[in-house]
Amino acid sequence: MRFSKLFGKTLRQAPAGAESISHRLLLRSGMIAQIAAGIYSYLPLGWRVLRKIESIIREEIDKAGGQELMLPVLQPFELWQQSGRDVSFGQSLFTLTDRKEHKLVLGPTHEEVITELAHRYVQSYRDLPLLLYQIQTKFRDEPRPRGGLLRVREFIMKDLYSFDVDEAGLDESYEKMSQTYKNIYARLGLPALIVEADSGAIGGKESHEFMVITETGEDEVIYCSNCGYAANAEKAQSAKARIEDVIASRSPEQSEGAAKQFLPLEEIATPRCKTIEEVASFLGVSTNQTFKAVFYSADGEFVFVVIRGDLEVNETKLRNTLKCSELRLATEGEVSEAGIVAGFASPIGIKDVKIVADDSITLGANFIAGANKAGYHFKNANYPRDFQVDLIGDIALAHPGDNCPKCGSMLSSARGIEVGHIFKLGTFISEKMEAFFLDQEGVSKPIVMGSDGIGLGRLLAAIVEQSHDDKGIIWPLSIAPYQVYLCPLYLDNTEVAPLAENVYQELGKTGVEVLFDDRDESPGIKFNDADLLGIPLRLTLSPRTLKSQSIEVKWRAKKETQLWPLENVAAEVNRLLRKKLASQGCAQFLM
RNA sequence: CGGGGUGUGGCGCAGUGGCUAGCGCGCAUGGUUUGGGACCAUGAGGUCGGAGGUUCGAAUCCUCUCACCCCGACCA
Repeated sequence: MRFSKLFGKTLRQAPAGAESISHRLLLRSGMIAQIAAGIYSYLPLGWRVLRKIESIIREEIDKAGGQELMLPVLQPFELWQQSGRDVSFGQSLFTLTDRKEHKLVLGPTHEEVITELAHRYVQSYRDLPLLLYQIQTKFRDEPRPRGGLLRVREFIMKDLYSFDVDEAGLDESYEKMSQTYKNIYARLGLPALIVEADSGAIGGKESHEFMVITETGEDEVIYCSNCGYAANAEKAQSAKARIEDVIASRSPEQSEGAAKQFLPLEEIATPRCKTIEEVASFLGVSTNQTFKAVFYSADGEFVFVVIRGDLEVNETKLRNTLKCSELRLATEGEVSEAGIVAGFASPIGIKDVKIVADDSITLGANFIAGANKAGYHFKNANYPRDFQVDLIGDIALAHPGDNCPKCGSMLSSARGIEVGHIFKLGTFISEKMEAFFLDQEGVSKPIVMGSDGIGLGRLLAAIVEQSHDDKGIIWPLSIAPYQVYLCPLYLDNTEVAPLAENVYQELGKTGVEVLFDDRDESPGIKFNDADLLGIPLRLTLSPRTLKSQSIEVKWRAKKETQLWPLENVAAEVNRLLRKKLASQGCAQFLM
């Protein structure tokens, strides 16, 4: 490709509003252009990168036995009503109405459509297992698009659906996809960390996300560098320390029976102490000796949440525990309407309110709790002696510094970009969509499904976030828009121009992808553009190199340059690139 | 949806009631240059996001509205 003919311009300054590194660099290098919030065009360079990413994904999935197909973007709204996800997806669904006043959905994902297909074509256990996938545009009306390609409303995604006869089959498909994803990231030169993820309210027993650790990531990953435990903060657990009650510790001989340690409930005045910190410091205890009360509205129902004072509520876990879809903090009005004295509340004596507790309330004894009366708290509150709860489980947020749930070491946290998600769906959707098969005994069973996704644009952005310097992008060879940046200087020189042209032609013949900077620009502009575009290998030809009948060779990622003989340079470069690609497990050339 | 911010040539910005709306980059033409974003000359390009209002006069003041960005909420 001749640079002079290339559509798209490099920009010296990034458009205002582009803040993340990938957004700035992709705009400046002319790879993408924004048309509206969260909606982008791919220009020729960016599109070449995307297509290379796509073909790597396709190759790896095909290798794992996936069959590619193409599902429609336009989907009948009824299909979504059937699965019930018209509600759970809610506002994020793009909907439209056709001329017959028929409601349609712009597909944000394709479980419904694919399961409808499975319903039609899968009748027997002999038809299973199946791995079906597509690479196609998805639409989600995100509340807030951000970060350039990192979070958008229209995006290209590889979505794969697995169909198995049972959980064991699902586990196998899941493991296969997990390995396939690892292969894909390896070929993309992207260090992706696999972490445990929340599987949402619609069931599904297991889910993992692949994260690229970087500052601009939207997700928080909690991990243990000792044993390798890693999870999305939404899902992460931590070992909650048992708090030995002060009094109990004075009488170790009683410690065998927890109930024996329970001291009588006692009301104490705590004037003006509304927060946990105020109460704890007023009474001279640490926050982990207290109960904290937090109030939510879950699908419209008022919920009283109790958790130990040193911990915080993880709303994702709470949502899953409650099996609700809409969850928000209750308003002051709703709290007082429920007859609760904010700041002095506890479940003790509270009636007709749904109470959810974190299991931390059992890890200790004789806590401080609200007396449900302004200005007073209880001493020696104990569960279940003093109150009952409707639900109890782990609903606490894990923090860096907490202990690892697996090995007890200290947990750390980092920010990450989610570049892939594998998900054991189970039978939730197949039951709703009536995708059943007959097993060997002739018994009708729902197909056990999995669903795995990779957002290609986000992947591209994550690679830039992860591989750049202050000059620009540094593309891995496997996905660079071009492999070689041929950079002749002084094109008006009678020797340089024809030799450069010749090298360009020869490289092309060997199948090397070349961006030929045939523009009459100064060296500074050419070098800076080469760096900005991030083409892996730069070949510079100038009167200076011609003095020794040579050409300068430089890797984008490295500082040093070397001079190669001009003779046979095309064959040598071709050999070098193929060797490098092969060492990365990728011998694919995009012609 | 809550909080904050920005809309002025392709991009970045200046311009707080008064002449024909400026500057840098980019673009076009000609010339001199050029190993890390050169220089000179000439030139093209703008209903100042939109609507309404105040005023002799509005990019500038007022009202409404739209778009975009950031933080939060949200994100099977």
